[in-house]
Amino acid sequence: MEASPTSRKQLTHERILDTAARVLRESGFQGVGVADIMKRAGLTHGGFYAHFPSRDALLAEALERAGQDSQARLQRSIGAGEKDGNRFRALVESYLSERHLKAPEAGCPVAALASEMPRQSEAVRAAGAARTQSLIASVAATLPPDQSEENAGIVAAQLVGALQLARALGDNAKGRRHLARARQFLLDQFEASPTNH
Amino acid sequence: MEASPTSRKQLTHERILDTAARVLRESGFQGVGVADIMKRAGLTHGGFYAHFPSRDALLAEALERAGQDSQARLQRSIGAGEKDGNRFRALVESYLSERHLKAPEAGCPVAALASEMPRQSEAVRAAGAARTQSLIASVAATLPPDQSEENAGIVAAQLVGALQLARALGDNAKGRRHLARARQFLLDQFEASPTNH
DNA sequence: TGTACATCAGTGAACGCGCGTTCACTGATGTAC
DNA sequence: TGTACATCAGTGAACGCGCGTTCACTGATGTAC
Repeated sequence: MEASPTSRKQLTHERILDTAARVLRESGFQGVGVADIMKRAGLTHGGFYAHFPSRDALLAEALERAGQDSQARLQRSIGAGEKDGNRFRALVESYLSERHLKAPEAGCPVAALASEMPRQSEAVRAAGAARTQSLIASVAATLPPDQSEENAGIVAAQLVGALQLARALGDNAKGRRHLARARQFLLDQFEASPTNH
Repeated sequence: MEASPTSRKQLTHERILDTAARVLRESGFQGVGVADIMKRAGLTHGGFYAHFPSRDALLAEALERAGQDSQARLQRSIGAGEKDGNRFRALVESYLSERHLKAPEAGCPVAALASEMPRQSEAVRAAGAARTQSLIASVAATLPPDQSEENAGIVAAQLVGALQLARALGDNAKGRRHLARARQFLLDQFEASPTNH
């Protein structure tokens, strides 16, 4: 019988996946190398194929994992905004934070990888499309009640576009100013009138 | 004396560059291979280094070329909107067109490559930042007169984000619907009241 | 106008290297009795 | 509780391949006289 529902092999599998999910967002799809990931996970490259049928399968799984990871972080930030009754503000300020700007490896994979997605394999593109829809759904669930859910896609596009342009402008005053303006715009445009209590 | 101000070598150089500028947008940075580009330009790979000091130098030049090319296309669309006095509408409808959705190789390199830019060499990132600023400047020059130029970065982020999400959602009804909503939002939000005459 | 030579754009073989993938093997963990 | 065997996770060498880069060479174009 196996030692536990999470066997040693499963633990290793998770470790590889977490490693790949970080490297993926930091270095992009082609930055994920089988040997490198295994080494970072404390293993040798030969064992890889006992865990994944191919590098491409790893990419698809790692993208999914990165999405779950970043969504959980985002939900924690939104939850923290609960007490002053402004979940939407918390979403915007978290997604367009300087922290997110500077740490793509722990952030949203859509922002980190969107322009590369159309060039990936079918399996990876499917995971990317699913993650993109999840992001839009998260936004929809956080929009102020007076906003149509139709606007969720617009807001998601603004979040992703603003972060990417800030990163493309460089990690400097220009990027940060761009980010601050986008924050301000989204709050002005979509936030319910503040209910300070 | 050389045959003309644009010598044979210069013509070849341009041909390589145009080829690379297309492939770059279609296949991404790592999709640009020296041998492949030279072959597509009707040459053999050995001659490459008589034109560029390195592959990386080609990437930087090709990115710049792609930007010029797509900006010229965009300006033509904006110019075409001149006659009914709505340059901004022409910009939005061109950038968020289904044509642009489906043909990244002839489109805006910021939309095609933004998430990869932070991972490129210094020279390529500089070209990317410059192109991003040019895009924002183009938007600023096209905003309706009642709009603050401060909004140019916001609109640019929306354009880039909306196109990328549409592409990430797949070349299907979802992507097209997303695109149509983003068009509508930008026109509703930023367009001057129409001056139909 | 014609011939001899120099320049120059492009050719194609070769290099070193990194990568995804395969596979025979090892050592540790678990099972049977 | 102890021993013999089976299973299984991980090892590390090897493979084939594609890529960026170098370089000696070729054939065409242009120059000198």
